Order: sequence, then C-alpha cells, then structure tokens
Amino acid sequence: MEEKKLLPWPSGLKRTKPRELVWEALCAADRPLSVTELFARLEPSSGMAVSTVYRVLTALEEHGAVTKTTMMGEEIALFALNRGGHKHYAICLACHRQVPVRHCPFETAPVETEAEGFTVTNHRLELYGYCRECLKKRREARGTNGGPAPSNPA
Amino acid sequence: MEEKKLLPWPSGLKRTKPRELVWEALCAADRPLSVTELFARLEPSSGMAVSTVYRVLTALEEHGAVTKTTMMGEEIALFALNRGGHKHYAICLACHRQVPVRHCPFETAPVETEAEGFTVTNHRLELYGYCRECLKKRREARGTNGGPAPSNPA
DNA sequence: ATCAGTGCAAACGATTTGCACCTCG
DNA sequence: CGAGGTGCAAATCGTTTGCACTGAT
Repeated sequence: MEEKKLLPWPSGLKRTKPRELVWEALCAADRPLSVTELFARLEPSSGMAVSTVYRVLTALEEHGAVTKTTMMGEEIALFALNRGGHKHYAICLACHRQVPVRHCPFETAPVETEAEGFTVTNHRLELYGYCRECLKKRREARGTNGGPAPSNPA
Repeated sequence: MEEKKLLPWPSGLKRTKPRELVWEALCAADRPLSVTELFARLEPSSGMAVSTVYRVLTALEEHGAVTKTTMMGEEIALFALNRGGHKHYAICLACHRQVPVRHCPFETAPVETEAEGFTVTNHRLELYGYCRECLKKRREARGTNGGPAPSNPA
C-alpha cells in the first residue's frame, strides 16, 4: 500500500546511502512531507541524522528534483518531489488532510503574465476548506461556542 | 508615500494602543509583512514587545481581519489584512519582490470543488518567476557557472 | 474593580552550521 | 587519494508561553 515506483535518480547528484533512503521515502509518499515525517519513515537502523535529511533535501531542491512548500498558516517546510507536471492540493482546515486535486486549472489555460514585465515560471495553488468528515463534525459541534469569524471567502 | 487610508476597526476587537499601531502598519503596507518587518515599522518609542505583535496578529487573524501566509520555500510567516475580496501576488524568485496580481483568475469562475465531498472556502494562488530587472541580471550573469536545473514549469 | 492585554524573559521547535570522520568515484 | 557527504552537538532564529503588571470598560 506504500508501494510506488522509484523515479529516475536526479542527474548530476552523487549517489549515497542516505540520499537513496530519502529519495525512496519521497517516491513512496503520496503527498508533501515534513522533514520530521520523512525522518520517521526511515529505518531507524539507518542511523541517519536529521541534519542529513535537511541537507539531502536541500541538495535535491537545488537539482530541481523536489519542491519546498508550506501550508498556509503553518511555518514548517514540506517537501514533494517534482513529478512530471505539478500537483495541487485541497487542504482541510480542521484535520490538515491534503487531498490531491485532479487537474490544474491552468494546465490548459496558462496564467496570464499580468504583472508588467514579470515572467512567470511556476505557480502554486492551494484550496482550503473542510473535508466531508470535518464538515459533519463542525455541524454537530454547532452552538458549543460562538465560533470565530468565518475566514474570507474564495 | 507610505500613506494609506485606515480600514475600519475590526468589529468586536478591543481597542488598545499596541493593536492600533499594528493595524496602522498593516494598513500602510502594500504587501504581506513578516512580524520582524512589522515590528521594525513601529515607532521604537512605542516600547512594544515582539511577543505583543505576535499576539495582536493572532487576535486579528481570529477576527478574520488578517491572513497568515508564507512564501513558497520560506518558513517565516507573513501577515496581510483582508481587504475586500482577496489578493494574489507574483513573487520574484531572485529578489523576493511581491507584485500584486490585478485580477484573481477565479473571481469570475470559482474553482470547482474537485475533491469528493470537499468544501472549498478559500484558496491561495501565487505566481513565481522573475521581475524584469532580475531577468535582465540573470541574462548578463549567464555563463558564470552552470547554474542549477530550472524549476518545474507552470 | 475586573479581566483582558502587554512587557519581559525563558522555553520551544524547526532549521542550520562547525568540525572531525567516513565514503563514493 | 581527494572532494564531498555525513553524524553529532551546539548554535540560530522565528514563534510561543508563564508570570506579574497595566490599562480599558
């Protein structure tokens, strides 16, 4: 169930045991992972240090093999490998679950290069809201307190 | 040059000197600010503590008056007040300048609620690329080194 | 007067870095 | 063999929190 085919090794990147382990973990993941999550998925027997995970991820990013992100309102970094094309996620504001969005709204109609003289090479789109379960829970918990103001609409 | 009209005070939020100062700084800003930037823009004579800035911003966020964000690849929080509607930015990968995008691509055609059962309440869209100046600099600096692989395309 | 708001400083957690050793090519 | 990679631990840095005090209603 955690099986995914490994992507080809990033060209120009030296192959070492720690790097391969991180690469495998990333390939197996179905969503962006934090360093801590990634670290937890490595066999403890590997004896790898957290700092190494950071360094490997940085190296991978510099080789254009992974992308560093952050979820809105969170300040911990998430890393996802750059498969062909790119992916967007719908993120539940309650349980933080990340649901992949099937199609990028811009994959057919590219974003206009609005800002004068600005050359767009990349973009990030994230949808925020509530998954079915959390929406239900919220309805049930209604009235317990006068909840905070609703977030600004999309 | 740093003149902007103050937005109406967030309803239900107690008025205090520190809060007003933060609010003014946010209204004057033309882009999301980090806590450090915000703190630097306050009169030193105000004697406000950084922790207060954090607390004020949290309060403002809970009242739906501001939004907490992060730039891709950065892990420091940025705060922007929620003016009517919402805004998106084109961010220069070289100089980090944030150029506001005029129109939200979704303001006419809302994003489909793709993920099964997922209720979208909000979204974030950021464009990454290079502003005119940095693009020129990059062209000139060409050949100095075999720069890193280009990021994945948009 | 009362309770939320604030300053100060210590606590925290994520990320970075210096240094000595080890490994890949 | 040599440059680069890694483990370990200490150092940073943004952010959070406990506590005593001040200010707004």
